[in-house]
Amino acid sequence: MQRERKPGPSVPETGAVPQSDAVDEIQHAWLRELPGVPVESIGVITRVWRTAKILGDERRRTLTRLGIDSATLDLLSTLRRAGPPYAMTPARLKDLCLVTAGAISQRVGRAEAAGAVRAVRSPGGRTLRVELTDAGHALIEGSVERLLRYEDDLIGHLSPAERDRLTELLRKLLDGLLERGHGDSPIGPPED
Amino acid sequence: MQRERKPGPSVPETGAVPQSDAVDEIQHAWLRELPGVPVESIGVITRVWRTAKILGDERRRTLTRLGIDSATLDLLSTLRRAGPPYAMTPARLKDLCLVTAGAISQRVGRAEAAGAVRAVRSPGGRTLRVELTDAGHALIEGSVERLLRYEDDLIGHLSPAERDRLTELLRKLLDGLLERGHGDSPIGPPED
DNA sequence: ACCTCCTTGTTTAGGCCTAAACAACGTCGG
DNA sequence: CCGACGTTGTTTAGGCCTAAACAAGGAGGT
Repeated sequence: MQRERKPGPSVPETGAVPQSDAVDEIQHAWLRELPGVPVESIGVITRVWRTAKILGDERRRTLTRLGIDSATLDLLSTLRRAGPPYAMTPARLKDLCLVTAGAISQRVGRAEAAGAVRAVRSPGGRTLRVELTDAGHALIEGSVERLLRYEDDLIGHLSPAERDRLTELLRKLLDGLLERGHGDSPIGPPED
Repeated sequence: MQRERKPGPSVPETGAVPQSDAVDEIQHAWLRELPGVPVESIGVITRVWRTAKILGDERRRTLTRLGIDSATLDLLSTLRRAGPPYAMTPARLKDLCLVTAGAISQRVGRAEAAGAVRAVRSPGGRTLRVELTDAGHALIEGSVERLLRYEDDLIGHLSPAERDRLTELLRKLLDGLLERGHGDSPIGPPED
């Protein structure tokens, strides 16, 4: 019983051996070319990667239409969802955004030039404080809402149960990677 | 030895319980700040992203030690696992590597300068043919083997059953994204 | 106070990528 | 035979990022 890729949802049973996709081919190719090396991780890692790439490309195009870029969205989102007073230091932003301090400096510089944030010296002139401006508020709220609705639709082909299961597995994978990799900065220090 | 945590405020009980992680917090934050917008996708998409980022950072550092970069690894891997004669056109490489034609031109240029590949004109001077050199062979084989062993270890905290389940869910997610997004180039043209 | 060490932020150099403009070559239909 | 087209590759401009060198400002021990 062979089937083609047809428009209608074919019968969803029979362990419908998911005909090998591009990633399976990569895995089989290495198994054939380099016998002996463990290729199992490819099934997970390469798929995570490609999925992230596609979602990223998709997001980039969507954001371009909305007049904002991925990096700025990340910065403004972090400030916005923190709730009032919608401000924090570059150091904290670095921990939450998962990028280097240099990247934060650049992001803030661009966002400031765009009028979305304002960088001010705290009393005494010590630590820096990056805060969302009214324009930044308007920009991020509209973008996030549209983006979330769009992305919710993007993964709409997964059933609620599948999404939950996937969420749990990814949570476990991520948690393990954080503990292992740099068991030093899992999230961030004080977390005040 | 280095400090584990700053002396003073005790750790905010990071139980081994799969309770709320950083991504859950982002999801809850948006739910609180922007009631009404669908936040479910965050559980999957943001986790895929962060997982990809960590795996990417990890891979980048590993490869730096091995003397090769991610982009070159991808290029040489694609040529190597294709099996003899370890050569193909830039157009085919573009489809398999999932990057733009411009990126392929640059990758080939760098790899050629490094002596890992050779770009030759097919008989008649028609299409271009990128082929792995002996040096390229040696480089990619050593790198792939070590990388795969390392990454297999990286996701070692997932049980075989969990990895399989995760693989299947990601396969489905990816498949749906490919059909939807650019229903144009799921894999590649002819596929001869 | 004084000196050392650490944390903050900025800056700079180098890398890789996408998008878009181009240059060349076949392919086809008239 | 010839012009419109689609492909193939390259080049260029612009963006964002990491790593690393720096510049300052505290926090503590002596």
